[in-house]
Amino acid sequence: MIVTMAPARNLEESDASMRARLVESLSQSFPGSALSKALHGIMDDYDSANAAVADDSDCSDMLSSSCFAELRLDKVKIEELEADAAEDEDDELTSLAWLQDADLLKNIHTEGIYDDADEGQKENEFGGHHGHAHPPHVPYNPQKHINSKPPYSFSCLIFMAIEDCPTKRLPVKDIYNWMVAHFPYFANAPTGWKNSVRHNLSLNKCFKKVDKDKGSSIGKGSLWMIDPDYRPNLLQALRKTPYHPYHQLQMLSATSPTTNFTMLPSGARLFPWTSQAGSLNSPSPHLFPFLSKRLAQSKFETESDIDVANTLMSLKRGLESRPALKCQNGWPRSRSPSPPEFGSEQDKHLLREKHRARASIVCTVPPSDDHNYGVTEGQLQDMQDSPNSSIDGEYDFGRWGRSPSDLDEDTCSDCSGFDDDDEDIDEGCRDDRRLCVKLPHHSPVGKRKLNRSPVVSAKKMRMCVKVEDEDEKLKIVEGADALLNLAGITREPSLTSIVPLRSISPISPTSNDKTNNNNNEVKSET
DNA sequence: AACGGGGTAAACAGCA
DNA sequence: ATGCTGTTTACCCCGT
Repeated sequence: MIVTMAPARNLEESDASMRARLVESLSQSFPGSALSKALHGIMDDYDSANAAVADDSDCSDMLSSSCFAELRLDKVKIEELEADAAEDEDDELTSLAWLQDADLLKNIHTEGIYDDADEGQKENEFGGHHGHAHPPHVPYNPQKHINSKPPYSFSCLIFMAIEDCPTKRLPVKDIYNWMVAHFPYFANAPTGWKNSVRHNLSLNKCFKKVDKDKGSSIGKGSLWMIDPDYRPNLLQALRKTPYHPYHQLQMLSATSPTTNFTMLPSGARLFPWTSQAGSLNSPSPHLFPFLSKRLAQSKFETESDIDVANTLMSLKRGLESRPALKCQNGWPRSRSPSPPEFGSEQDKHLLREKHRARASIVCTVPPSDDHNYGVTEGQLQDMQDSPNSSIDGEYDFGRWGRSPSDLDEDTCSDCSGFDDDDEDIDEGCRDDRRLCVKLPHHSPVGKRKLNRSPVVSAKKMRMCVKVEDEDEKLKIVEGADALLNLAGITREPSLTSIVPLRSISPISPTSNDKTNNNNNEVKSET
């Protein structure tokens, strides 16, 4: 039975039991992990007579060892945000209605999480046949449900693989290996999944091929990395996935008595954050061992927060005072010698800010409201001098583990030191970096003939959006507002939008893949 | 019903 | 020659 609308008292009870179930579920999925300990700590805190101000420092400490800290909010900022939002939310704190609205409870059942004892039965019932999708109401354990297709899209899987690599760039083969190591399902899956991975890498703009120098020899193929400007979208997509711990934690925190969310003037809600939730933005160290370690060393991602806030501030100023940008239809993406000029440096900066703001907007809506992690053309950018939105700076460029068990342990002096501009990797080192997982090779057998006209790679071109209509600017300002609120930045009156804001709409993928881009390009060529 | 996202299969070129 | 990688197209399924 799904938790549904109920009187307030019953809601409270359901709320508590649901939290308990989620904690239990997560603990089972990641036994002994810092995440598990922290969750129980939180539950203890919660049960201890609703302390006036929950001191979550212990939880923070434990959870700070998990990744995605960059999405965490500084506790101080959260408190400010709470204060700001308090006026709007009083009546809604005790209600789960917004969760219903956001559809976040759709996978929570009062029947509880089944345990290992009946897991086999359930497995047969729901995922017994290889390749079946994982049943929606069963917590997914990649090591247990080896016959169930992981409930993550290929994009998310690739993202996780690359993010889990210290160098944040992987050859496709290592992506295969990571997937096999972390999701044993793929070890015995039909080999088409590799094709899907490659297909995704090529088609999805979120992934960027690192051109290798002629001098470098990393074997066949190129390294793949996450396009920093699309990273928020991938994070959003990852958070959306039903069984990512972060997803469950969001639900957990959302039902906490300290839950609060910011009401936008439009009535749209920002995703709720609590002081607990702030520290709970933590996915599994199991999936991100390297990130877990690295981020445990940094208390907060304040720099990136401030950076985003600053740029959004300037964005708001700019968009509220400037006429629409005019720009050309497109320019070659990164590593091109120079993009065509479309205006002053200020215009370029503005466009970047606009893009970043829109990329960030997706983080402010409930995951279930956003079904696109692709981006609009408005999220285009020039890659040349775009500030790095990822946490590269946090990283040692050490060696990725040679096996799943030592992914985060040793570093390789041969590999260390190559960065965004240095793609050279010693051949021997490269070979050594690879996991020893051999999979059957899939050979194409079909004889389909394609009558293809020569086309220039879509990845070579990016379309520049025209910021011509007021709606577009409005959306951007809304997004800036939303993120500023989320970051706990108080708006100055002078910056307050004059016009009534409408609800934030998730990014719409007008041109969501490279194929579409390619089509645009072909059209523009003709 | 239309549309878009995601997955899969396949063809093919290029490279090691 | 072979296998791997990368790109592209086509099709299907599913949810909205």
